[in-house]
Amino acid sequence: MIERSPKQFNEEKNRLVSFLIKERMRLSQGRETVFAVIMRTHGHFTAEDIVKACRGKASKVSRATVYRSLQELLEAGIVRVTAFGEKHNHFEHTYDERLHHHAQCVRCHGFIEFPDLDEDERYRPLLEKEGFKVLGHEMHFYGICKKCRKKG
Amino acid sequence: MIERSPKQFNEEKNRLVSFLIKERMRLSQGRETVFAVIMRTHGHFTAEDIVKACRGKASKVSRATVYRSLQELLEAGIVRVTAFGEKHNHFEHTYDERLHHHAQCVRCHGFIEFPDLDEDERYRPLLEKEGFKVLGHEMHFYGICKKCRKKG
DNA sequence: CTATATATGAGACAGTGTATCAATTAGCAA
DNA sequence: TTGCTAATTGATACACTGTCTCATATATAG
Repeated sequence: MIERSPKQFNEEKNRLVSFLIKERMRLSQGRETVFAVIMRTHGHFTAEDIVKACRGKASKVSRATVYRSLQELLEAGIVRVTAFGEKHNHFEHTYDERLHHHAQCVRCHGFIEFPDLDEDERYRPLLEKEGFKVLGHEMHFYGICKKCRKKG
Repeated sequence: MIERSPKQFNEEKNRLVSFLIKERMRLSQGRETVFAVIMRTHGHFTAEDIVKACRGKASKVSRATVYRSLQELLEAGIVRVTAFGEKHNHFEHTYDERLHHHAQCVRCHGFIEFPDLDEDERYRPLLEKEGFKVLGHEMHFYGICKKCRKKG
């Protein structure tokens, strides 16, 4: 299993701890385990992926806790939500990858990734004026992917 | 119940029929009923909304058919998918409203709408080069909405 | 060390979307 | 009109995801 560099690990952990302190939450065993598992996960993952990955662990973590922790990691800015639309819940790390977007197929729900063209900043002030705290965004295209088009 | 103008109704119906012919599909009773129900629906709606609305009808339509028809209407370009993330399936009409985007709260999953600032066209060629047929897009922001921020 | 607010796990639960397959129906051709 | 054939349908069972409850366990402040 590929590990993150200790530097990255610590940076993200600090981010989590700051968030927890700010929110008056505790660095509990469950949260810590989920965090560790997340940090060993690459690419896109779902909540269920993490649930499964937590099963083999010495310190097991329940489904409920995984879901709760993921929500927190999302709000802490450590993971972001991507590629909505299917059965929900796709996550990926916010760092170590260039910001990119997803174009999702409405048939197979697969998606392709494409880089950010840096055009979105115009929207933010508009949203923040509404009291909406932006955690992230993505330009989400949907359509039919190459493979599904071939299938007819 | 507010009805669409006959003009809009016919335009959309033609669009559907063209799609069906192209795909060698039939204008069956189920599809026609779902289409009619959709056309009397305004704003955002979910698949289940349509399932319910189809129950009272003279010609009932099963859940399975509603889901199948919605998928087709999506591909025909009559409805678009919006505000992903929760338990999936939010739709709205593609016409009669300005193109807009959604900023969704990661806590309550509510969303606010905001107008399109017309910046997305740069992405399309990129996607179409990949063989991805773009049906639509939305700039999807996620974050914490005003109400949830207040709740702490 | 103790008190107490926070976090946890187990399991029940509801909602959403999918798969199957026998029965029905639309469209077409004679 | 009739009959043929492929497309469509409905009923049902199903899997999956995420939420909720609440008794128990645990982290942290003092």
